[in-house]
Amino acid sequence: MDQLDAEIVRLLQADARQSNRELARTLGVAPSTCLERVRSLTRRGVIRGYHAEIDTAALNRGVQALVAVQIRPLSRSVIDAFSDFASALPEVLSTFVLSGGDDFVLHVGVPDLDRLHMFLTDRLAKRREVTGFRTSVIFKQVHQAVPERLPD
Amino acid sequence: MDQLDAEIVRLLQADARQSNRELARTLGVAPSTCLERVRSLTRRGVIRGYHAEIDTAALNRGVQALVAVQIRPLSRSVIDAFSDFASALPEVLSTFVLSGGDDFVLHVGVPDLDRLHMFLTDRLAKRREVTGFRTSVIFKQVHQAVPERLPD
DNA sequence: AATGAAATGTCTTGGTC
DNA sequence: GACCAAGACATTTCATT
Repeated sequence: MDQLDAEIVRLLQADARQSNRELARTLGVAPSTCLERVRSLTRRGVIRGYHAEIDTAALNRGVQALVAVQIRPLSRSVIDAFSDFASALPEVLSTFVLSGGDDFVLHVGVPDLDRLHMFLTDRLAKRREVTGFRTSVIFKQVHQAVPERLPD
Repeated sequence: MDQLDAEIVRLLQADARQSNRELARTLGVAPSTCLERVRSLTRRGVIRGYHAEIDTAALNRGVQALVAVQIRPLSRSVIDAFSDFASALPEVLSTFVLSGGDDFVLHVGVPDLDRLHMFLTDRLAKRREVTGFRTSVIFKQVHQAVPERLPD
């Protein structure tokens, strides 16, 4: 990860569909050099994929929430099973397994508040290991589009 | 948003760098048709951008946490000011403004636990409007790579 | 709206420094 | 590693249906 690699990563985070030529022009290197760098970054697992960012409303997920979930007992097998269960639910965008706390946090996206309520009562509350949850509707989310590499 | 649009969105979520030709072949339409659809989706704001997914360790953010923050007073101006402040911090990947609750949740990524501690004490605790926060280190995060469109 | 075909531009390889 | 050049391939425009 020299500075050229870091720059490539930054530019592809901002716009994953720019051509290899454009990338090379911006960086002041030959296209073939740039291409080989990108391949190497991909081989090494630094670049994990390329994804289109889609408007949440178009995905019918205009209502989003964070749901902090408590489960018991906190054994490895119960934690793993709940993690798998939650991650497979279509409403769940992201599952955070938290150490230190006793909790999961689920980032949920649904069409409307009705569907949020249905999710909580029909999906979550029915699991025997779930002993409680707190739901916070997301009023606004500000996403950092291009997380920079932090200095050591 | 007919079915062809939905399919395009789904495929570009999974792989934003596939060529327009490949997209068209998969969908069974002409490349020019496919291109025009993608442009229309972009014009309408359905496709908001294309981003490379980068390994968190390579960005020096091997340690991540969710920080639930309480602020007072809960006036519009104080909320907006804190939202702007938090979102501009390099350690903050995402800022959730929560209605219903009285809280923000910050998704934070830092190189190590020392830097997490520094962030909490030097950045957050120094703000006068911050009356408290709870930090949960993220043990694991399972991200849904391709959030499907939910039925109405 | 969708298509085919042509011009324009890009990707990618292999040889060279 | 980085670069150049050239053939293979993709993008994009536009006239047509």
